[in-house]
Amino acid sequence: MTDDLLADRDSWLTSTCSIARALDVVGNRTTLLLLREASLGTRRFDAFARRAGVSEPVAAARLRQLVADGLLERHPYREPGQRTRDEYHLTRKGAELLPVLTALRQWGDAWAADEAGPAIRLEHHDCGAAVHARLRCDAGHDVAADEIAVRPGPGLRRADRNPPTAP
Amino acid sequence: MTDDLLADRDSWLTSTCSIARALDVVGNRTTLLLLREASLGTRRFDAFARRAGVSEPVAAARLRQLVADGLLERHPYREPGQRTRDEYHLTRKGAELLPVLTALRQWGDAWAADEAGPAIRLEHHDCGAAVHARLRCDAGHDVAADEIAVRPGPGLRRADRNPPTAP
DNA sequence: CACCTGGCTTTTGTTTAGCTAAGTCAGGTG
DNA sequence: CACCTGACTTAGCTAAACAAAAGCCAGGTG
Repeated sequence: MTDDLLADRDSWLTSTCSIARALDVVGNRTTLLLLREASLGTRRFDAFARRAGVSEPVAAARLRQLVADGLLERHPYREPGQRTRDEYHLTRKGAELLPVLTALRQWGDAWAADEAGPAIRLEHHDCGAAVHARLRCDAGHDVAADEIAVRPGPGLRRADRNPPTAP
Repeated sequence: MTDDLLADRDSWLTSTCSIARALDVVGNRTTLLLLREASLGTRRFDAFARRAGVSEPVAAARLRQLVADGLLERHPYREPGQRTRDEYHLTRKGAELLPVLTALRQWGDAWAADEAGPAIRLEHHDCGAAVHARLRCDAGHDVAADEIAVRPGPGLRRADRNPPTAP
């Protein structure tokens, strides 16, 4: 019947997809590289540009956009004998992209690594064990790719592509 | 001392970063949207293009690249009374991007959602509980963003930017 | 008060990503 | 055998994403 939204994937609105909306914010390479730097503790403009390997104009534009989008905050600080500067640091909204960055790095380590192995290793501050991005269900089980079922959520709406009367 | 790689982030080679290498493969919007479709079960060319909301030329180019990169495989199939076609399906390499897609969707649900809530919900096939991307250490602890320490890995090499003698 | 440094902005140009519209081609159907 | 359909390709274009090089400005130092 027509309410079978899952079987009728064509009727889904692309605009409803959270992945697409996330990509509107972090959907380009340099943004993710700058967020990587922020997550590793980089704070200052020139360090962002140099470490992420992007040109200064691009770094300036992306950082401005990241602040506008609320992923980074600027706030002034002062080193002794230096003038006041602004540093950029992650907001909660930005920090919550860490699973995305970690999952990307993990995949890169597994499938696009150089011979020498991973360049950096994240470890749990408390116990020293390596940190990974994992899929897990709220009941606490580890979930493999083929153990996942897709269900419609409350935000799912159908595209209204067909007029009420037949042509 | 000069061996303090972690304190001297500038000396890290950007090219060594697995995130950057992962982004070389999946660093654009349409690629991720097509992989989203593949993970939701889309198999055929026109469905990929329509559901991901990308034009046919772009869909063709990206799908070809994804096959070349080993994230998708084409293989022929035949519906009764139809001619033989190729369908695209995820390889292991492609399927292991699921944590990336899930983390992106999760972030979008949390920070860029529309009012109605998430459009789709992943649940664990066995128990019906919602599936999320989580950071966890190998000792089994859930790890928050501020509980992570960064350590150099075996693949970390320094950029040789300074000549052996001072200027 | 001349100079330096960090943090940008401006300019110019190239590359990549994307679209629309139209065309091609193989194979199955009437 | 003419026609249709699915799966693309080709052609032509716009817009966004980058880079390199140079300039600008505020404030602190000598």
